Amino acid sequence: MKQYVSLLKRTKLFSGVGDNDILSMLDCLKATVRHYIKGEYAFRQGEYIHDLMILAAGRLHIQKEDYWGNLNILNEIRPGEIFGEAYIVPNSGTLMNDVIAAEASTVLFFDMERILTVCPAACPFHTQLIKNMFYTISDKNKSLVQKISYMSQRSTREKLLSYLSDEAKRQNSSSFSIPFNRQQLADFLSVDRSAMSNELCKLRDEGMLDFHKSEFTLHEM
Amino acid sequence: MKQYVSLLKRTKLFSGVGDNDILSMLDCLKATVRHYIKGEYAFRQGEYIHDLMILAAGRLHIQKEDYWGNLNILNEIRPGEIFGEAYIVPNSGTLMNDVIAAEASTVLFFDMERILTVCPAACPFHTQLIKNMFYTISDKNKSLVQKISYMSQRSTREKLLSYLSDEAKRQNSSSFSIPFNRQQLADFLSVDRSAMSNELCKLRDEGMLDFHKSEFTLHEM
DNA sequence: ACAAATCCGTTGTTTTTCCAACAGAAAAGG
DNA sequence: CCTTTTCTGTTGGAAAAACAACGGATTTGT
Repeated sequence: MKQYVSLLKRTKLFSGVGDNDILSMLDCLKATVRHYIKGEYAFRQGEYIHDLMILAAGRLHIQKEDYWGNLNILNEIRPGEIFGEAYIVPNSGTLMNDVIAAEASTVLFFDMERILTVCPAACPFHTQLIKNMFYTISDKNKSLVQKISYMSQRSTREKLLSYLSDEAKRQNSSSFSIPFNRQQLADFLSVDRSAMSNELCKLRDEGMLDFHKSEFTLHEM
Repeated sequence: MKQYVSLLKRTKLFSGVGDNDILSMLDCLKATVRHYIKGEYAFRQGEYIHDLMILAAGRLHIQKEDYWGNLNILNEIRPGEIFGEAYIVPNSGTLMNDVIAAEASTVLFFDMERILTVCPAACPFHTQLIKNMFYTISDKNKSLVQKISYMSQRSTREKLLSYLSDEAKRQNSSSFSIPFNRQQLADFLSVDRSAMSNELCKLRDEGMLDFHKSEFTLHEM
């Protein structure tokens, strides 16, 4: 577990907690580790979830395939983000989506019950952990709302622009790289890939932006 | 405050907490109340949020108007649900959306800091509250993901069917009423109202469903 | 290094949505 | 009760997206 401490101390969930405290908390929370290779399913629709997971490294996609085989990437999990938190609620049923490793990934599992039940004697940082967890979930919540705001744009062009400009703002630079290939970006925005590709090239020809694979640069107009 | 106890005890946030304990907790959390008339803005984009809010009665819409004046209902808040939780994170900036009362509403405000900081001596039910709060947020998270799954459907027809069938499942009946008028439903699903109205009538003519104002009945095919 | 698979841009056709406009029905307000 | 406003369905034309198909470039795997 020791090897993950340096990773974890940079996550929102453990921010403000010292190295030694993280280590003892991992023990207190009965943390376990699993590795996934690229393309491997971490969870499938219909499974029961018992733990809170945090992505230590790699990239996960929360996705859903509907009756007609259309694939939709509902959300992307980046290192330091948690997932599974919605299924900890008692009687919340089974997982509604698939979780797949977009690249080789390392996932830490925590006993949820132990996070929420305070043990002041054993863990002086437990209160901090609870706050952090709350912050982390709130951030996730916010990112879901953001995704909704991209998707609520009516045209593919507007969806692209709202996503790309947000991403530029998030990465604090007009040049940035996105964690999607074209098909994944299309799935994320719920549009057709070829139409989106077309629109991207139009935007480039109009001088709004430039791109090279997954590297984008937005231009002032 | 006493008058809200019977309401609150039925909410997820206070479930499992006795009447007297709720009352003392409201005091501990420095709860305050505000009423909004139909159409009134509870918050506007750009404001700072300091409290966690819970909707005691009525109905709120989280909505966003873009540069071009398109209105999008990002989410609907029903009684017992919380909101504002994403803006409690330190340095999370200002509210990105408007919050408007879709009908006369009553909102309770709680001091967020006091919720997350455990006071075992004063409030024996504080641990329970933290759990409940976590559950509540998780539920909200889930409903956001659900909304994303509606919006990710490619056609207006599929958006309608996925939303309506989920709503039927949620209300546990093939006959149910939805909390939207046509324009609001169109905004919620991010489609054009007239096209959606058209599609609804087609679905009715094909025998898939019936409706009367906001009352819908889905038919087996 | 080579074969296979994937990724990406491009194009033309079909389908769907958007938009504007209107009229009847229903609701709200005085 | 009457007027005004909102709500809903309906339409036709304009615009956009979806879809299918293809070739070249790149990547992957062996």
